[in-house]
Order: sequence, then structure tokens, then C-alpha cells
Amino acid sequence: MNVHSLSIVPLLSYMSVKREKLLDAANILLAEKGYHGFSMKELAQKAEIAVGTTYLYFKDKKDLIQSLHQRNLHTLAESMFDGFDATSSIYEQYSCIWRNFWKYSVNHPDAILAKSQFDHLPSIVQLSEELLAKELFKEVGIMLHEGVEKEIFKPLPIDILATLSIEICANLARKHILGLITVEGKLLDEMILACWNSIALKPESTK
Amino acid sequence: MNVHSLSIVPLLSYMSVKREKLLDAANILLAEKGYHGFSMKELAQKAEIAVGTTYLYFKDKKDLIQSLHQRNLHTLAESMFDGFDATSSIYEQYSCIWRNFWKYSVNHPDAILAKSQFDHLPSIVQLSEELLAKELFKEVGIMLHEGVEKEIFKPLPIDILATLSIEICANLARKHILGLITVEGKLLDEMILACWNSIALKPESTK
Amino acid sequence: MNVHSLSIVPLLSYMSVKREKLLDAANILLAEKGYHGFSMKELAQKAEIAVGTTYLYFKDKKDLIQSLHQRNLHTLAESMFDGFDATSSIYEQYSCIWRNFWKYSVNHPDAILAKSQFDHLPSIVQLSEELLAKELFKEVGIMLHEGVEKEIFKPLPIDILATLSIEICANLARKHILGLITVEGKLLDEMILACWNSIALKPESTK
Amino acid sequence: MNVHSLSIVPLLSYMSVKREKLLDAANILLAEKGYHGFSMKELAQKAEIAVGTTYLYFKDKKDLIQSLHQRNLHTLAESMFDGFDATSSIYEQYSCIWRNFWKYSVNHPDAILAKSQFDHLPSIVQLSEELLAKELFKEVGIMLHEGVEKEIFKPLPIDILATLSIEICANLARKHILGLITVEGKLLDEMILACWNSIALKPESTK
DNA sequence: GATGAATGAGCGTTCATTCAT
DNA sequence: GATGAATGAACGCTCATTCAT
Repeated sequence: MNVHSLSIVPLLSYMSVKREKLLDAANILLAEKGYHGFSMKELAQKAEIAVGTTYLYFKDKKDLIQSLHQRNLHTLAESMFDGFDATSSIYEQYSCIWRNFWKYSVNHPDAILAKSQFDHLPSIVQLSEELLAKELFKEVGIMLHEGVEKEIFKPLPIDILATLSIEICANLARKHILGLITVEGKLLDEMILACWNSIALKPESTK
Repeated sequence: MNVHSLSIVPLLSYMSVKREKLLDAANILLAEKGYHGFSMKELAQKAEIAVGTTYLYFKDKKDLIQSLHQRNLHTLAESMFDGFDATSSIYEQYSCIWRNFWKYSVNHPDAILAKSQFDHLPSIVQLSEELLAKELFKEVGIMLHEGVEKEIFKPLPIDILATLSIEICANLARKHILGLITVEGKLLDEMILACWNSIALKPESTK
Repeated sequence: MNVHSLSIVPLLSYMSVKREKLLDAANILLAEKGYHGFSMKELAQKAEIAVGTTYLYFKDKKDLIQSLHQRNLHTLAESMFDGFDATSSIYEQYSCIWRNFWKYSVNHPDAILAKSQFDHLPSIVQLSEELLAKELFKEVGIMLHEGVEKEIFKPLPIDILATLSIEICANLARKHILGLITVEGKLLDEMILACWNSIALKPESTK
Repeated sequence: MNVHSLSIVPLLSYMSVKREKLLDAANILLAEKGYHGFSMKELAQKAEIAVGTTYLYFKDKKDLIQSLHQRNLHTLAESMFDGFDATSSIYEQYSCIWRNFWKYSVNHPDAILAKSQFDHLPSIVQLSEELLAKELFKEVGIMLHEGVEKEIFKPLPIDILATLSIEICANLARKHILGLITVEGKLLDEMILACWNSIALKPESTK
């Protein structure tokens, strides 16, 4: 992600206020009712836009949802590496990412709930998205790989390490958002340690 | 109708062949497309019956999906405690449940994929189902509770322990089924240990 | 209507208990919900009979309703001429018929309400029924005709005389049954006089 | 949009062409087949629009039929008091209303046939409609009441007087429309007199 | 660019009718 | 004769999408 790609003109042409309003509304509705559970009319009303206008910004409903997924992944990627220092210790890197993910989840509950819609309806979102995700989060992979090299993490496939340690965070966050469990304060540290321990070669006993 | 058949007939009368075929078809479609994503016509075709016949066995689509959820939960509960020995060591109990869950997941991929649909559309499945689930899996809770008492597991809320250790199994299984990761043979033992370590007070280093 | 046609065998073969129960149930449902407003399943349940059995007695729904109409017309015809004396005065004949019609209406509210369904949905009941009706009630026509001959009634077409004097009775009865108006005791005599006056050449002033 | 058109536009916006076409089509179908006897598809085809369009103008079938009933009642009310002079003699008032009703019936055969559908399916049309009707036709009530006060009509409940004298007109009209009777020219005067005589305290003998 | 009336395929569900038992 | 499970066409209604304004 370099400075050039952030040049203002392409961004403006791509992102309009209406487009954003539509994506925001879609996020909420997707989280609430699932892909087939809301209508384009509902969406337009929530976004305070005429139905027809929707089709100026998105080819169809599927395109809208895919765009939403992309935007959410980008936002998440940005948040996840906030304050990330690739030169700090693996534990610090790990902890930073975990906390950032958690913070993002709590701040974007709809996005997290919508995410589970994407994950569980592969027919909707193309496989290409999966590749995009790999690209966006490749630093997580790098970190895990480094951990394995340094014999901090178990020598397991990176995908499995990611599932065990990061995905579980999404799982906890979703339950937390829905009020099924409550994770706050000190408990959060415990969660991070728990996830760390599940992949650490030499897990730390709780003091 | 002789005495011997009587022990079976009542069960069969409740679980008619058509009813079962409908539930099986629904499992597949739910996994593939989500609740709103498949039509009753599609369902009937997959079950090889007429649309109208569906409504002889289920009041409506919602009722069908709730019944499916119940059936799946019962089947899962039965599988999960196969060979379970409440007097064995906590690790053996934990490992038994984990393995059974995994085996069930691999044998019932549709049920596992459909499960995430239930989890993510709570509005469809009544709260009573949630309670049913607690009832069916209360032995898991007992085991975790015992582990906490014996200072084997961290003193965390049971719900969180369950999420960290058991639910992650469902997560891994889903990815495994979808072919996103591959977990086989020795790797399975690693997974069990990973989950155990995430909640163990004194996690074991890999030998 | 002679003694021979009343011979028992044809009646028995034509009228079975189940057939009658079906017609009774149909009468009620037709009155309540109209022709398309009730299902054959509803009908069968009300008649405490299996759905399929209905089709042993009637070719289809239309046939059932036509049969019902016929039965109702026959019952009405029987009632209307109860105590009828073709040799008595025209007013006595008129009054007798009017009262009998009223009595029938009050005793068979469903039949009267169902009748309006027949009258107002000519597409359902064939024109042949109309002819049947003429046959059944021809004595009314004879009476009216006689009244015209004797210069008691106005020299109007018989159909119009019938509409003015008898049909209005059905109209009042329907409203009475529905509770929209209340006609009792002395008021009934007033009604008869009113109808009489509408067709009488020399109407009587109220005393 | 100039000042002149403004006096008309508000009405037009409420009564769009499509809406009117739908109501007209509904009138015909209701008269022909009854409420449950025609489908929304049939209706749309008759109105030469798409099915979905129907639902832009009416919430559902029930709403459509209620709206139709209201429109018909308003049209009838307007027609009935055409040339009505509350200061003229009771007979002239009575005659005016009767003739207007007849004229309306002959000009709007579908509305008259549909009317009986409303009357016979009270469960569909709310009670409030009944009150509306009373409001619209209260002048009829006033006229009848005045007639009773002046000892021209019999001292009977207004509802009964209305049924005897006005409703019979609808009855005759329906039969006339269906071709079951023929009422024309001089015969019409006879009918009016007949109805008048049925409620008059001193009925007039035919000259 | 922005609108929302209009579309008709498709939805979940019910229905009159059949037929193997 | 009597049954009721099974059928699939047809129901009332909603939907994503289009297009004249």
C-alpha cells in the first residue's frame, strides 16, 4: 500500500456519498437478515436513495454485496495493522493484531455479523475474494511464518495457525456482539493468551 | 404387525421416509444457499416429491428448518458422547468429545455447514432451541466445570471455555470440509492439543 | 308430487347418511364463506368424513353445490306449501305462503344465506336450476295468476309480482338472520300486508 | 402546470388511470365470480397491467375490494340525489330517489351485481363501511323519517322501510340486468308505486 | 445523475382431485 | 364403500431489475 495508490482522484470517482450510504445500509441489513433476507427497496430506503439509483453504482445485488465485502476487508485490514511494528517481538505483533481485530469487531458489529454471512455462503462471494483476503492479510501470514521459523509457534500449516488463533477472535467477537458471552477488561488478555497458547510451541502457564 | 416390529414401528411412524428425505434435502440446500436462498420447489425436487407433499409433514418452511435443527442437534448429541466415560480423566473426556465431534463433522458435512446457518440466523430458530442445545450438551458443560474445579482448566466462564475449545473444532471442520485446510491423521491430535492448551491452566508443550 | 314417486327404495339409494352430512356441512360453509371460500378438506372435516369419501357421493365441488341447491329448493318447496289450501281465499293463500317462507328462513338460516350465494353467482348454478325452481314453486305462480284474474293483484307479469312480494320476504329474512333488522310478532303481519299492498289492485290502508 | 389545471390535478393524482382501470376490472370480476372467484392475475390482465403493478395501488386484494366498495357507494350516492329537492313533496322525493337508483343500476350493472357480493360477504368488508353507507344515504333516512312524521309512511323502523322500498329496487334492477325480468317505460312507474304502497299509510289504488 | 412506476418471474402456500390401500 | 397421502396447478403476493422522465 503505497502513497501513489492513495492519490485522491481515483478515490473520489470510485467513492461517492451515495455509494457509501448504500454500502453502510447493506452492511446493516446483511448482518440482520442475510443476503436473501432484504430487498433492494428496503436497502434504498435505509440509504435514503431511490431504488433505481442503486443500479447506477452497482451492477446488481450480487455486485453490491461483493463490493461491500471488499470494502469491509479493506477497512478491517487497515485497522488490523494499526500500530503494527514488524520489528517488534512476535508476541507483541500477535497481541497487536489480536487487539486490533477485537477493537474493529466491537466498533463495526455489523461488518462482523455480515462477515459471517460471507464466510458461510461461499456461493455468493467468489473465490477471488478469498485470494484478495490473503493479499490483504499476508502480513499475518508473514508473522506466523516467522514465529514458526523461530520455533515460537508449532510447525503447522499457516492456514491452520491462522484459523486457530485469529479466526477464533472473530468467533468470540461475534458472540460478544450478540450478547451471548461478555469479554471485557482483563478477560481480553486471557483470550489473547489462550489463542497464543493454542499455537505456541511452549505455551505459558497462567501466573 | 407382530410384537417384534412394535418396538420399531412407533419410531418409523413418526419418522416417515418422506419426512427424512425432506430433512436431508433441506440440510443440503440450507448448507449451500442459506434459509432464504432455496425455494420449497427446489427442496421438493431434491427430495423427489411434490411441493404440496412437503406441507403434509411440516407446517411451513420455518417449521421445517426448526425440525431440521432439532434433528441435527440430536444426532450430533448422540455422536458426541459415543464411548464417553464420565469417570475417565478430563483429558480423555475432552479428547473423546473432540474426536467424536470431528468424526460427526466429517460424516455429516451438510449438517455442519447448515449449523452455521442456524447460528447466524437466530431470528429464525427460536430461543427454545438454544435451551435445547444446552440440555443436549450439558455433559460438555459438566466436564468443563469439573476441569475448572480440579484446576485443570482456567477459571473462565463455561460459555467461553466451550467457545474456545469446542466451537473451534466446528470452525476447523467447516474449513476442512470446504477444502480450505486439510486436517488428517497426526494433525488431528495436534488440533486437540491446541484447543486443550488454549484453556488449560498448565498447557503441555509439544514433546 | 304423487305417492309413487315417494316410494322408499329410490330415496334410500339416493340419500345416505354421509351424503346428508356433507350437504349439511356444505350449507353452513357456503353461508359462512361463499363457494370459493371453503375447501373440500374443511367440508369433509365438518361432515366428519374422509376427504376422498366426498367424491363417492359427488362428482366434484360444483356438483355438490348444485345438489345442495336442489335439496334446499325441495325442502323450501315442501315447507312453503305446508297447510296450503288452494281453495281458500287469495289473501289466505298469500299469507300462508309468506308465513311459511318466513318460518323456513328462520329455521334454516344457513339455507337462506346460502341461497343468496346461489342467486348472486349465476355462473355456478346452471340455468336449469332456475327452471327447476319454477316447477317447484309453480303453485305460487298459479296463486298470483288467479289473483290477477280476479282483479285482486295488478295485471303485471307474474315474475315481477313474485319478485315484489315473495322475494322481498327472503330479503327481509336474510337481514333478520344477520341481525341487521328485527322482525317479530305483530311486525311480521305488517310485513305481509306491506308486500300484499305492493301488488294489490286495491291496497288496504292500515287500520 | 398552470393555475387552471391545479383544480383538477389533485384529484387526478389520487385517481390515477391505472387505479381506475383496476377498480373497473374488479367490479366486473366481482360481479361475475365473487370475491374468491377471480385471481389477481385475471384482474391484472383485464386491467391490462402487470400483476405487480396492482400492488402499487392497493395493499392487497382485500384493500382493493374495500376501495371498490367505497368508490361504488360514492358514485351511487352522487347519482341517487341527482335533482333531489328536499323541499318537494315526499312522493316526489321518493320517486326521484327511486328513479335515480334505477338509472344508476342500469348504467352500472357491474356495480349492482358486485354490490350483492359486498352484502353477502360482510366478513370481507369492514363494519366501518356499513357506517359510511349510512352517512352517504342519510338523506334517504331523513326523507323516510319525515314521511313517518307526516303520517304518510307507516310507523315502522327506518331500516325496514328502506329495505321494503329502496332495496327492492336493487333486487328488481338485478333481475332486470340479468334479463330475468324486463322493466321498461310505464312499468317503471308501476314499480315505484308498488314500493310506495308497501310502506304508505294510505296506499293509492291504481287508477 | 436521479427517480420511482412498472414489470413478470418466482416465492411460500393451498387447493380440488386422485388412487393405492 | 371408505380412506387420507400424494399431487401439481394455481393462488396472493414480493422481488430484482428496467427505463421513460
